[in-house]
Amino acid sequence: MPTPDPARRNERSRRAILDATRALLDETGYAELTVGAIAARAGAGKQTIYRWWGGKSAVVLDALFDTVATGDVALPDTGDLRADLRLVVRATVAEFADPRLSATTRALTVETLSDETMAGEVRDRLLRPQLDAVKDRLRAGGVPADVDLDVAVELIFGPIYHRWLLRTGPLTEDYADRLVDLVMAAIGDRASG
Amino acid sequence: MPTPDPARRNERSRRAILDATRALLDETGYAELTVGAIAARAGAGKQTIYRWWGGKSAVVLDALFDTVATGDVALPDTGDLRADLRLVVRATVAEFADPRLSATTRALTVETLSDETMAGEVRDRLLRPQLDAVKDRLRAGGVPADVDLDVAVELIFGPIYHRWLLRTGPLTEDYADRLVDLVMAAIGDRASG
Amino acid sequence: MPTPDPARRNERSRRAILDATRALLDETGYAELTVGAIAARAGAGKQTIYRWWGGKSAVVLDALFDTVATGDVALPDTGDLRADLRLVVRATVAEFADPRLSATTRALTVETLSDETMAGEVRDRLLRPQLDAVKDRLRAGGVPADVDLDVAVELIFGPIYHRWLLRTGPLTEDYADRLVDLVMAAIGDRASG
Amino acid sequence: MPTPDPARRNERSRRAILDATRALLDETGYAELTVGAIAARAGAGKQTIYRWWGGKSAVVLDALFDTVATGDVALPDTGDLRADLRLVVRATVAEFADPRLSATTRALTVETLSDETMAGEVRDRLLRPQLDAVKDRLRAGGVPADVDLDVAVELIFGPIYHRWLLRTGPLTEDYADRLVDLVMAAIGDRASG
DNA sequence: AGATAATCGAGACGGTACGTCGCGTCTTTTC
DNA sequence: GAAAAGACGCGACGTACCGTCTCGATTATCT
Repeated sequence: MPTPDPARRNERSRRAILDATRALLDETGYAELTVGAIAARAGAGKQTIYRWWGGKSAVVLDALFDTVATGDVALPDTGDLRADLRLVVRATVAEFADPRLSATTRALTVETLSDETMAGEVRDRLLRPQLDAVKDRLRAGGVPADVDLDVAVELIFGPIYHRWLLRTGPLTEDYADRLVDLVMAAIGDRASG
Repeated sequence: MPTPDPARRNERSRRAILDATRALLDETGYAELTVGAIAARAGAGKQTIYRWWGGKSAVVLDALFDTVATGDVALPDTGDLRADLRLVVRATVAEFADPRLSATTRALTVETLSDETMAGEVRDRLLRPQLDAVKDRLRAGGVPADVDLDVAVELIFGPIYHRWLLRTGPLTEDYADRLVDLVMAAIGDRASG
Repeated sequence: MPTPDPARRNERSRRAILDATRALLDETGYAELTVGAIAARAGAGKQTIYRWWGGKSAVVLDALFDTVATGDVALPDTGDLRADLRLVVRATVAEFADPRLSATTRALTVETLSDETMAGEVRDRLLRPQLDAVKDRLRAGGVPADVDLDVAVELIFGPIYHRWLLRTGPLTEDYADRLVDLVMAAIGDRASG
Repeated sequence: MPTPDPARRNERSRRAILDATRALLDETGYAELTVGAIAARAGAGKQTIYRWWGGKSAVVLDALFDTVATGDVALPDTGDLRADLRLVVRATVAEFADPRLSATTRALTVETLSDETMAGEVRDRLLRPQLDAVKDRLRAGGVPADVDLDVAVELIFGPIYHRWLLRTGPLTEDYADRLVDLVMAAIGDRASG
């Protein structure tokens, strides 16, 4: 029976492993992280990690979900769409600009590139909520009906990803604002809220 | 530890190593690729690889430059900016959608993510020419002066990258066209050519 | 940690565990045998094994006693000591030569070698009866008083063990007879019975 | 190519590994010995051990050969066969009686029991020389032609092994002498040398 | 007969050693 | 002196068992 029973899972271990993972990520970074070190730090056996996760990347992913999962992702609706977008775009840009967060995200993206399942997890559990939140705000903002909102949302985040990934330019607040202006124009800036 | 003398370098080995690298990349993918396997396949010694390259990623990068670094990247200028953009965006989307070509891009992106200096190489030697070509076309197309062309170019390629990376939606011709429409609106579609 | 109550012991489990042990010994050999496998095969929990036995070796020992501990070991006394010895030595040699029976002996010997207290059990409960039977026959056979019978008995079985253990020669009927002849000479073959 | 080239073997590593093995055997005993510990102590990689030996038992065996291999095994020939045998039998008995040596020999015998190849090595490289030496001395001692010398030699060592293995009695000097007396009677003690 | 308590099957757990894999260096021999 | 070949020290990997533990579900005695 190579399929363990989730009902009998030890919650204390699970927590200890995720906590240890986050701690080690902060201390040493993703590349230096090893499954053995996580287990040792968590006071767990390696087998316990391999029983419930696929390996290092899966644990890290879970640890990050765990961190992020708290918190409301809904965007504010002040009535001023441009201002609201500026807020979220500036925040996103800042997050990508932070080298600490960036390192782990980068590593996870590598996994994403080579593991289809992983890509799905990242997309659905980490990204989708945020994308949907922006999508909702756009809809509420009176964007013309002929604009494909899915494409529109990616028009916002795509360039940031691209710039971060390929380091084609600085990730500054000024950049964020310019981007918002272009996006507003794209979706018809007569929209007001 | 004396720095090796490039003049005495064996061209035959160099070629064999790069060819082997590409072949193995196709067959097994980047993650499974090992320096030992490249050496064995190339009929080379591992030391020869470490003498002339920094390691796996440097060889891969070189092998990919070697493949790609041909061809003219200038965009056509038919006078119809929207039509010209459609051409290039459709082509790009198709390239990302093709699993075969996608594999190479994937490998490159992995490199980019893992190594700062590699990122620079990829950006400057591979990406920049294409981005600049589009930028030139935009400038020639009469885009208003207040539009930051660097941001504009990324407004085109960012979403494609994003969608490809995170599989948030299909990479179809229809998608390409919608994207172009949004971008045209963003940069002020009164522009004509 | 309360000492378990033997009165409440489940006989069905005990049997199933011993049976499973013997079956697995036959199928895979002692070295490959694991407590987990015994438990699984017996439909028992591992704890049940550790509750009643000290571990793998204790279970194996018990399982083997269980198999062997039947039958009369007394030697015949036809009046012809040489003939009687031939009988028992030929039988012993045949037993060691038989790969099937040999497997069990092998397992037992492994136990004996690994654990002091096990060695005592094997010696006293399994071996001693047979050695004593031969010793009795020798005494009745009129062996001179100055011959140490314990040493004499081992003069018979020692060489067989040695040859079996180290494969220094064939275990044939002819060998058995030669051995008996030497032993008879050693203990003074004027003895008649 | 899973077959390493012995010509390229590093003698320094070989020595360090065998030395470390013997040192650890002395310090901790066979059961507590691990391949990882040997490698660490020898300043070698585990792979180097697995490359040249089959595992722990093979290394230990080799380490013991290495210790024993020095030294002449020929028996003295004083003209008095009984006296000469007493010497060698007393020495053998003393060796088996020593708990330190005994532990390792015991462990190796376990391996011998389950590994045919190993049994051959032990027999041919460790035992045979000694057995042959005794055999030669017997032949020179004028043992009657009708005595099978192979059987005779095992008549000496078999009982010792048996007693050691199964702990059926003490391994003392007195025992050694009694054994020699019986053996001398068996092979016809009119023999003089 | 119902309450009480220990045993039972099952298997997750912390741990240790395993044997393998790949890295980047070092050594030997050949060209 | 570069190159082919591959052994080497190292260290992480993912697996196998160990012996302990926790969890209901079953007995099996004792009120």
